[in-house]
Amino acid sequence: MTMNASGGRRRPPTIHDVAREAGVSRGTVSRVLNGGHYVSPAAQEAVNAAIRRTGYVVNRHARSLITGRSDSIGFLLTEPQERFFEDPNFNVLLRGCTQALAAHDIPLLLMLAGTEDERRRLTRYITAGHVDGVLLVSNHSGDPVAEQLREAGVPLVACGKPIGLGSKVSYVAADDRDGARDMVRHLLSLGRRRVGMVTGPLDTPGGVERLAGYQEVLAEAGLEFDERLVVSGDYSRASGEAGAERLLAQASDLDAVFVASDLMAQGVLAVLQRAGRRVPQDVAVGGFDDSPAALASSPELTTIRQPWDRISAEMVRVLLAQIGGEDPAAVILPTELVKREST
Amino acid sequence: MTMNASGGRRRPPTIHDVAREAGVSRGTVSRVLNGGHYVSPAAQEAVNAAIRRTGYVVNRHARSLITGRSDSIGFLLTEPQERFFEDPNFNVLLRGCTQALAAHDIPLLLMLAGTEDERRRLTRYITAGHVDGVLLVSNHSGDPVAEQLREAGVPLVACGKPIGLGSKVSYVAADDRDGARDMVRHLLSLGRRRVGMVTGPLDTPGGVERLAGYQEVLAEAGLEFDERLVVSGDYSRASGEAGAERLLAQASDLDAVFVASDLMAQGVLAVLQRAGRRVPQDVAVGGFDDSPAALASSPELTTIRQPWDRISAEMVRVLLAQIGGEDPAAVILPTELVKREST
DNA sequence: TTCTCTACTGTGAACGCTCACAGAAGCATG
DNA sequence: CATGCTTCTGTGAGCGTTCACAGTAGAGAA
Repeated sequence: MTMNASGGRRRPPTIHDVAREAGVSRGTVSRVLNGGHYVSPAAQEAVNAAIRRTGYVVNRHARSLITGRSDSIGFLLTEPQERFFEDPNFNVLLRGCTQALAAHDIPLLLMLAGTEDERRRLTRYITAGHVDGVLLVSNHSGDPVAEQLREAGVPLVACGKPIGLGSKVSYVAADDRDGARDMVRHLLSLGRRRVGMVTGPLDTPGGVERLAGYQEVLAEAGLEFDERLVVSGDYSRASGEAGAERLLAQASDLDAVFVASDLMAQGVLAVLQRAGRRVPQDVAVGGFDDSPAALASSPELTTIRQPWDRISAEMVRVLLAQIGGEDPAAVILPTELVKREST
Repeated sequence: MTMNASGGRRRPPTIHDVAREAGVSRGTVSRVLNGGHYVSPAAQEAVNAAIRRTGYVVNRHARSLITGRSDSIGFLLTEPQERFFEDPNFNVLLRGCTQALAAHDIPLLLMLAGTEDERRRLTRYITAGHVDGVLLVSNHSGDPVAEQLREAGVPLVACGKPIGLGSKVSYVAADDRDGARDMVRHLLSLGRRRVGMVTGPLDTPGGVERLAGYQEVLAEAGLEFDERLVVSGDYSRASGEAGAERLLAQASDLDAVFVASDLMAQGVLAVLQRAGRRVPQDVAVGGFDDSPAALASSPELTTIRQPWDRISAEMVRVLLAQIGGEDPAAVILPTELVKREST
């Protein structure tokens, strides 16, 4: 039983204590702390030793007060939270961002803006300068929070291309169009010629891009665009089922379907099998996301994997660069075709 | 195009600006900000109006510098992260804590201590006083981080009963023992008399408590404890399969199994079905956790639901109370039996 | 010698807030 | 009329840093 085990928190050592211990001035200690320029090797060493001996840790509040930086970053989710927290990709993203920031000794503040109240509160918090920048997860077209932050000049990096925010906002996204191209090329390479598509919502960039990739490859291959082969969904399983039913009605001769999400693809599989079509023999099915749904389906889904681990790392890199004064940037990362049983 | 859309962040108004605007002194503004005691209604109103007009938001760094509080809380995960981020219960917990803290205007810092380096870094960060308290997710017996934090007198609330940390650490946990009792009573109420169990790891409180509940109910019912009916696992699906095989070999006459996790229960179901036992007709199976695995199994698992939403709320409540000077507390919350197809 | 330049070090001020204290005003009590 | 009490208000100090500036010491050039 030591004395301080009884709950009392001792006042931690300050830069003053370190200076005294090392026999130098506050200024010198501060310089060592901030990169060690214009400090003699001897002083450098003395200060480092004193820091080790005293267990000194910089008081970030005092530092922030004068620098105006907070040395912390907000991770802001403005979408309904349930959907995202259940999404394993979101979890990879959150974890990746936290770790990438940790490497720079920057804490991540988790900000959930579900209700209007919380949105207001967090907007004020952020624009008051309590974080240096924001990692934004939002698919709202014209998200008011994002818009306000942009206006206030808060460094911002979105996950996925934001709609209607002009070019002032950085973003990191997977190459939806190229992923779609890969998948459709794959389906064509299997000899399929009547390739249908269930798109995502066409007011999201992902939805638009995936459709564009599909159309491009068909055009490349000299196949005429048949609008009966294309129906739209909203990424949900139910909309996949509805889409598949419409496709079967409009174009019953189809021999492949590219579905813009794995969840919808599950619905498509169910409808096709109910209709007596064998997958992949009669109809090949390709999904998008490489979500757990892809592995849980039977047959297991061929799908497009988005590089979520790299996305988080890039988001952090771009945000820190922007805080450092660089211009907003857009980063598009390549996707990967994962072949499984459904094609 | 407004001027400040071009990226320049204006210096935010300070307490000084508010005081001037309201025609009072800094002290009065500060008093209004901190509860409004000893402030005349007139001054109160003038200050609030000035705050609204100027868009003032308190500078937390300046406040923290003098109060010694940081008004922020760390959410610390010292376990391997993959396992937890994939666990939907963990997500509910993280979300719940964030929201409960948001209601008090307290930001949550996400801290992932996967490697030894990160553990050291975060320990220093926390003990330096950069957070007022820590919400801890850790099942390590004798977690060194938790031990150090406790020694340093950092307010700490663990999720689940921590092992080997003495009574100085608060915790919030589901009533594992009572949950187990409910499940075993339920199995007995179905007329089953040869009830087996696959336990969790017996170096965790959860593992021990669930086994204890099982034994208690059997004793109550006047059934003799048969050690051949009990095997241990580690919560993984694979260990559930292994456990079921051992059970079938040791006690092939069993007519029910209580499995200490849903994931293990999935393994048990698979083995039972492979061995030609019908569930629930021949053998009833009960799980624990109410994870998605419970719904994904066929038949769907009867299981014990832990109140994760309440756990997060209680963790925050207890932590804030402790920061406010109250003694460490242990909170045990009731579980719920969810009946499905497997019993 | 004197001046300039570079490498380094110490010092006071300031960041924006809270806290302790002093004091004023109003009212009741001796 | 003094005294005490309560309610309210303003002021100065200080929290632990960084930053700008002034200053020192030594080397090299004029």
